[in-house]
Parts: sequence; structure tokens; C-alpha cells
Amino acid sequence: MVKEKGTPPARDGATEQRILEAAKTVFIRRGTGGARMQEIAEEADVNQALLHYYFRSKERLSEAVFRETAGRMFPAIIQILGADIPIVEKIDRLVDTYLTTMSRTPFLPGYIISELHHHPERIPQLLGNVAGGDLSDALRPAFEKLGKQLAAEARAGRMRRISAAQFVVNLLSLCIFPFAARPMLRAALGFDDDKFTKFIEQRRKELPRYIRSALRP
Amino acid sequence: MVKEKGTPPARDGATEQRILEAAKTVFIRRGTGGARMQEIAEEADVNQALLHYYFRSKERLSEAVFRETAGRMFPAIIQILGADIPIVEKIDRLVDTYLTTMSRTPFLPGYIISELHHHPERIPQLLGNVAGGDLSDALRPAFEKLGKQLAAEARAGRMRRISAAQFVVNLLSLCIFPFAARPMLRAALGFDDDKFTKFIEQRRKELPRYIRSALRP
DNA sequence: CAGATGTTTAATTAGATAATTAAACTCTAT
DNA sequence: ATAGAGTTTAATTATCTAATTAAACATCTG
Repeated sequence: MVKEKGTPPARDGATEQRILEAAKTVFIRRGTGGARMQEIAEEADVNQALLHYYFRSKERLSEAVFRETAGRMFPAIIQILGADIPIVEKIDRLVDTYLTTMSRTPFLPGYIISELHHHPERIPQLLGNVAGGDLSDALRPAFEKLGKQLAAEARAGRMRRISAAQFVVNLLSLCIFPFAARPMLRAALGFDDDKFTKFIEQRRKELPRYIRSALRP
Repeated sequence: MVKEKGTPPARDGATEQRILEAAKTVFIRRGTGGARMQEIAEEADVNQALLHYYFRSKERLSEAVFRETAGRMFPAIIQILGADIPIVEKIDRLVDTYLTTMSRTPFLPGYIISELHHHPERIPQLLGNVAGGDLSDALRPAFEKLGKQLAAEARAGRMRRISAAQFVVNLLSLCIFPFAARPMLRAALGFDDDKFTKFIEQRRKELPRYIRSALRP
């Protein structure tokens, strides 16, 4: 798509959207600190001036990117955790959802971990615009429901006793960590793209059983 | 320790060591890109010129830090994996070793993941100076041993069938991820330092049983 | 057509920071 | 005492990059 001099407008938000997409790509690849506005402009096939025209500054652009990417991690889990379905099914769905999401954007975990590590002030943005306190209004009820469910299962002797927090962290660990640690797996196990994909597909099959089994009384 | 004008020499490697320690602190805190030589100098209670005197450039300094920190993650696991002890004991030791290590340097996982995400060219340094190929000379035999052990257990009906790779990744995920994702846990679960520590101590008790249980046939 | 909006080119400004250098001072070892 | 390593201060250079600006052009809408 070769552009000449002063090229056509796009009255819709097409250009802005293209810039945002390009910014996602570059920020995720390089991190907020390592990203260069120039590289984003090239990726969007647009010039630097236009970046500032749409998004005042690098800071704002990176915030927009963070909101759009990181902000999408929690809603999924909240919805499933709070659903009115058996624990076993929640496990299945969470594993499937996360492995699918991560497979599509395998650099996301590394990016988010990295950003939060270096810019802890962005932590609040993770949960959208939450009022105060520690637990989002959406997250709290989901956790409470899950906790009751787990307690009920334990009382009925169908499951080992475990807190909702440990349950969720175990699940997320098993699903997300392999992606975050992908470079390490490449080094340690020689996982190229192909081997890694197969490894993940294997996990998709095995993890639900692994987790269910771990929770047997 | 207030220093005046031209202060005493330290014929041993004390100053160099102090600089390296300071660099570790700052690089882990800020990441390679975000770190400033000035901040390192202050942290070491030394001036910038001396940084360059000992370590030619920022690049070299950051490499030294990466080698010293990241390079220490694998030896531990390799030693335990290759040891001549039952699987169950390996689980116990790995969990204990990792949770202890991580508790001491809780920012390490975030740092390593972050660095590798943005500087994949440093991946090889992870395994020290390995000849070629994908699997380190030290790692391969440990994995083979583990693989045979797992296969034997499965044949004897004492354990579910699982590959060495999946086994290890599961274990590392469960141990390391909570530290890497600490900022998220802070946001989602309201984990302040104290709650987080308790959460980890809980894991130290529960994880070995969780993992053993997951592997029951 | 006229004006607003989108877009480019090009040049400039301003700020941060890594790297370098020179000169001087302090101690230790010879 | 002197040489040399360690160390400081201070100033300078060289880059990089974000941000800004001005001027022109293109396209659509009214």
C-alpha cells in the first residue's frame, strides 16, 4: 500500500484503529520502555506526526494499549468463575478458554507481567474502573460463589478442601505460565514453534484431568 | 557511609562487587531498558565514572547481572531432577527449593520473564556456556532419568502416565507463576505483602500433596 | 466552490542519558 | 618517596528520541 503525498482521509476511525493495532504489536513486542514511536508509525504505515495527532503522547498511547490488552484478561475468568455450573465444568472451560486465548496472542502474558513489573502504578487499570478497595465489584461475588461451591464439594466428600484463591491461582499458573516462560522452554527443552504448539495441545487434553485428579479427596 | 573527596582504594574486589550488587537491584527493579546508570551509581554509593571504569558499558553490566541472576535458576532444578531419589521426594524438594528461592527474591521471575521477552537473544545465556543444540549437557541426562522414573511408576500402576516435560512445567508453573503474577494478585485478590506471604506459606504446605494427588492413577 | 478534516513532509526543539575525558586526590606497596 | 591502582569531581560530547510546528495537499461534505 504505497502512499503518495497527502493521501485520502478515512472519516471512520480506520486510521486511528490501525494505529492502535500497530501500537499493540510494537508495545507487546518491545515493552513500553523499548517501544519507539517511529516503529509504531512504520507498523501502521503512517507518519509520526499522525501518531501525536490522534494520541497526544506516547504515554497515552501506551495506556490505551494496556487497557485494551490487559483489561481483557479478567472479564473472561470472572464470567466463568461466577457461572452457575459445576466446578468440574468450570475447570474445563477455564483451561480451554485460556489456552485458546494465549495461543492466539502468545506474547501477551510476557507483556503484561513485564509491564506490571515495571509500572505497578498501572495495576488498577487491570480491573477496569473499580471503585475502591481490593476486590472488584465483579470479582468478589464470583469468588464468593466459587468458595461456597468448593466448600460444598468438600463437605460432600467429593473433593479435597481448598480455598478459592489457591484453586484459581493453581489453574491460572498451569495455563498461563508456559506462555510467559516460553523463552525458557525454548532454551531448556529446545521447543521451537512447532514443538511448543504440540506441547500446548497436549496440555489442553491433559490439564483438566490433572486438575480434577489433584482435587480428589 | 559518607564519602569525602578521593576515598581509599579497595584492593580486593569489594567495590566491583558492590557495583554488581547495586546493578542487580536496579536492573531487576527497572528492567534493562528502564535502568539508569546514575541510579546504579547512587545505589552503590559510587560515581558514574567508576561504573564505566569497572564495566565498560551499560550493556556489559546488564549482561553480567543477567548471567548472575538468571543463570542460577537452572542448576538447582537440574540437580534435583537428576538426583537418585524417588519422584515423590523430587516433588517435595523442588517445591521447597523454589518457594524458598522465590520468597527471597520475589522480583526475580518478573525480571527474567521480562528480559527474555524483550531480549530473546539472551536466551542462550540461561544455560551457561552450552556447546550447541537445544538441550544442555547437564539438562539432558537429568530429563532422561526423570522420564524413565515416570515411565516406571506408570508401568507399576503407581502413577498416571505423564511426560517429563509436562511434569516439570506443571511443577514450575505452580511454584513460580504466583511470584511473576504478584501484581495481578494484588489487584485481583487484594494481596498486600503480608497476605501474599501467608498465601505462599499455605502453598508450601499444600502443593506437594496437590501435585502427588494429581498424578495418582 | 468553500471549508473542515485527515494526512504528509520536513524541519526543529528540547530533554534525557550513555559515554568519555582530564585533572586531582588518596591510599598501599615497593 | 614514588609509582600505581582506586576513586572523585566536573565538564563535555554524542546520540537518541519524543514532541512540536508549519506548510502543503487531498478528499469529503455541505
